[in-house]
Amino acid sequence: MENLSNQNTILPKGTRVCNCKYSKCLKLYCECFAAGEYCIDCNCNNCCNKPEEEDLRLKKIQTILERDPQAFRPKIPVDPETSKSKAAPHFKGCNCKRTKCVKKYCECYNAGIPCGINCKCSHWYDLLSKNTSDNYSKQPPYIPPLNEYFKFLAEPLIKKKDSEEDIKSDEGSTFSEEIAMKGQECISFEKFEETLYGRLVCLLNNLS
DNA sequence: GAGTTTGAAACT
DNA sequence: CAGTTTCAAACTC
Repeated sequence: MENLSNQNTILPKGTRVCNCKYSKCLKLYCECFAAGEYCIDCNCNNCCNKPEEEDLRLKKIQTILERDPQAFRPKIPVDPETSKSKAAPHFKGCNCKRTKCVKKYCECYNAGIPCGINCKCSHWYDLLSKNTSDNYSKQPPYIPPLNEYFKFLAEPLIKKKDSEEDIKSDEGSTFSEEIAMKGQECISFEKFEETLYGRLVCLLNNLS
């Protein structure tokens, strides 16, 4: 997977090019600053991420480290032998809401690694995230079953899975059973079945 | 190339 | 610590 422009891929020093306009390249929004490098030949405005501004730069670094001592740690574990991102979980994980972790907005996808235990997209994970290690072997293209899409539509009506235990205990159960189990805590299965989404989900579940 | 969308980072 | 704002990159048209 090509990842030539993200901060987690090990790039030779000076080969990053940022385009920061308002951050003076002194916030983690700036790829160069986040990587602990000076801006060199970047397209940034009012850049303070350069040796001439070292005092200010160090102050900012200190402020950021006070807030989060791990702020400058690479987000993806690096293999010391290859100097490339390892296929290990993102340290913080992503928090994608809309892109199903298959666009470069997703830090995991962008780094070429599957979403993992640290990701907060995990409440969608079993239904929505297509950035799974399993799917790496299936791609391209991964086309979700239509039924999965309606599971997504039904999701707001059903209490979300709260823990890994819930997810484990659901393995092997049918989606109708899942709805029934979770419905006890939120809305009854009968009530859910009455909704438009519910009818569609049940219909499709029977067909698939 | 301009405008929009997205999610991390920063802020309140 | 949850909600909101800012920001730069990714994406679309």
